[in-house]
Amino acid sequence: MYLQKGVICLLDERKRKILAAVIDAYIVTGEPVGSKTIASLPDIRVSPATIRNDMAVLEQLGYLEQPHTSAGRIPTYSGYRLYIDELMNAKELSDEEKKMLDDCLDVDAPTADALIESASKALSELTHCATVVKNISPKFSVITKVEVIPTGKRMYVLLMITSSGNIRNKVCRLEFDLTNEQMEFFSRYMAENLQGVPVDELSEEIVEQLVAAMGTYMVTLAPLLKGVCELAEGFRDNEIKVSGEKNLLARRDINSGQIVRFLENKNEVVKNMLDDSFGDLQVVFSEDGGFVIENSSMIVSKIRKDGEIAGTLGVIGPMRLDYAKVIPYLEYLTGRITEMISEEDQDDEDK
Amino acid sequence: MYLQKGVICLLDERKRKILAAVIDAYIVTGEPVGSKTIASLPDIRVSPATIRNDMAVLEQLGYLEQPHTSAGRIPTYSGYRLYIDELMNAKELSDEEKKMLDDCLDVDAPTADALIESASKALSELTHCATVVKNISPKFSVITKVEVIPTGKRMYVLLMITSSGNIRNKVCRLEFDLTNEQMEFFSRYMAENLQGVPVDELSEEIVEQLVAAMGTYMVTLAPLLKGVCELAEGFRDNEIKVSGEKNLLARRDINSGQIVRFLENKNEVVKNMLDDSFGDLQVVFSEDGGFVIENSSMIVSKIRKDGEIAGTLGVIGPMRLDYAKVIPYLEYLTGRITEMISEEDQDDEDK
DNA sequence: ATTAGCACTCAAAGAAAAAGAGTGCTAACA
DNA sequence: TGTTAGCACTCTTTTTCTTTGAGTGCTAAT
Repeated sequence: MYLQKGVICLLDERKRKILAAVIDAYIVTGEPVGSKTIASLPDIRVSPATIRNDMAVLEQLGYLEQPHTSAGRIPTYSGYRLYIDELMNAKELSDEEKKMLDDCLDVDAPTADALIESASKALSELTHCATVVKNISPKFSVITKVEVIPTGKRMYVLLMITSSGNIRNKVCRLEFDLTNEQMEFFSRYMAENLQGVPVDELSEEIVEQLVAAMGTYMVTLAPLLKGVCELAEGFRDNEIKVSGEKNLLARRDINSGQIVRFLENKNEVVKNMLDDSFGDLQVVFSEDGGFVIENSSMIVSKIRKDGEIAGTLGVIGPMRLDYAKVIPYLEYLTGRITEMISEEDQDDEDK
Repeated sequence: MYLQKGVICLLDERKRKILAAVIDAYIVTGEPVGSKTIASLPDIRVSPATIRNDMAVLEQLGYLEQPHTSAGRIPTYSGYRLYIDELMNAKELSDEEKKMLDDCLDVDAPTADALIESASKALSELTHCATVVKNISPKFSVITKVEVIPTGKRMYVLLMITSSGNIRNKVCRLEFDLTNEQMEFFSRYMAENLQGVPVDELSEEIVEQLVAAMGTYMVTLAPLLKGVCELAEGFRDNEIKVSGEKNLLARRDINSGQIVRFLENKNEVVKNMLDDSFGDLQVVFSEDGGFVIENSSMIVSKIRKDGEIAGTLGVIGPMRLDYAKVIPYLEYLTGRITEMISEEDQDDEDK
């Protein structure tokens, strides 16, 4: 488009068409694509020789490459990039598809995180890829409740509930049984000091300060506070979840060792790669540094709540992924989720 | 041993030694073992020719086989069986090893299930295999507490605690907010009707009966009871856990597709295979029916509490597993756990 | 600007040959 | 009688060489 104006137009319409056709074919077959194959396509009306000339140009420009002299062409990373940005025709979703995707979403999910995860599961089945979810709700949610429930000799269950509806519990074994007074004090102390505290701000330091300020109760209750701290940590660690890894394992073009290594430190890897400053849709290739799995790409799309990023849903698949199908799916799902978690608020407000 | 008495002794000491040596070598290398290799072993003082003769006999007896005429021998299933039952010299654990294994156990684990799982994790790292845990605590544990905690508009957290110390929670979204009276009724009703009920007996039928008997509260509280039912289901579904699958994925002699298929219905598969009537240690080979992963074996050892089976810990690995190392590890760990969960009881009693 | 024609390249597939590991058998030996 | 050296034989694995075929780049004609 804009290329035709300012810059000398290196890519005329036909070359763009050919590049798109090559990538389309490569995505389907996984084999290098030759000039004959392209020439046989219905809407290409030039001879193989012409296509060869164009492909040579496309190679010089860095969009295609040859595995070896006598093979067809395969896309380079920049080829894919151009394809995704400008060339592919992302199919508009039909009404049936939209309905099908809607049905995948668990409308009864109690929390936004659970809703997103239902989308993740569905998406991994639909695309035969792995999917990744980044729940950044820890950044949003504050502690709404901390409860202690006695459950046996010197055993207590700690329960933490956050504003986003997430719940975690933990069993603490104490040295002594708590008196009613102690339990009441603890509940009150928690309500006064932790209610409203953002989950990811609950550091060990804060806990230590709280412990220090507890006076006579310090000794008995310190272990409980430690438990509270661990609970909060649990929320934070839970940020990134990958599902459908098995879909990747089944593929021959992806090294299973690398998948294992990726899963082992997915948190770090994914965290490094998800750049909040980017647009709402981001496509990362394995060359882009840090991404352990060779020959793969990751497409992520952001979910917003009140304008702020409330989560990320993504697909991890092979480089030769059916972008024209997956990207609309992903965008539709994140769009719907964004709508739904806003609706919810209205729902609550209009009451 | 006993073979030498009643039955004509088909396997003299030397043949047993040779069989053991072949299997030892095969476990290490994974390659067919030839007569030369065995002859070069320090405590074998006969020539390759003699060994060849013996190996031919061992093959006729079904303990060894040849992949093809000009290859060495590999063990058959019966070969492995004999090896495990009689031939291998299971190394006694040294004090350091015992200490190391002790350190792997999470002594602070709040529940027996958590303790067993800590062993499972450690074991999978030590053996570079997958491990499997069957928590049959659902059969043992009864419901000790069901709590409802309001946590926002029409949102309630259900909390279920069992006698074995396991806890699960679930968020329920109701159509209406509950009155204090309703909440109190529910708590009382739960305490009266569910306390002491074994987790795996809480069927939908029982819940329906309870709902029917609730009278005026029926409509409002039915969803909560449904939630309770799902919580109990959660305990049951949680029976079998596999960890360290990645260790198997890394192996070239095990088909990763089969691993995926196994993981998909591990519950069924493992349940079918663990035969409670067996002795405390059980070694299952992939030929033994039902076990989807070819060329693998599973060693399981039972954990007891007051004589009854309270859990199962097992290792899933390749056929050519270092049984002489893994079996003592497994037996020691399950032994220690059995001790520990009994100790705990004394601990509680002497109070 | 496009295309037919053709020589050229290079991976992949196939065929043939060589190497090597291990066996079974026979005959000699203690 | 049990053990062993020797040797021919088998069958996989590795290597080397050849063939095939897809696909290219270039040239000259349209």
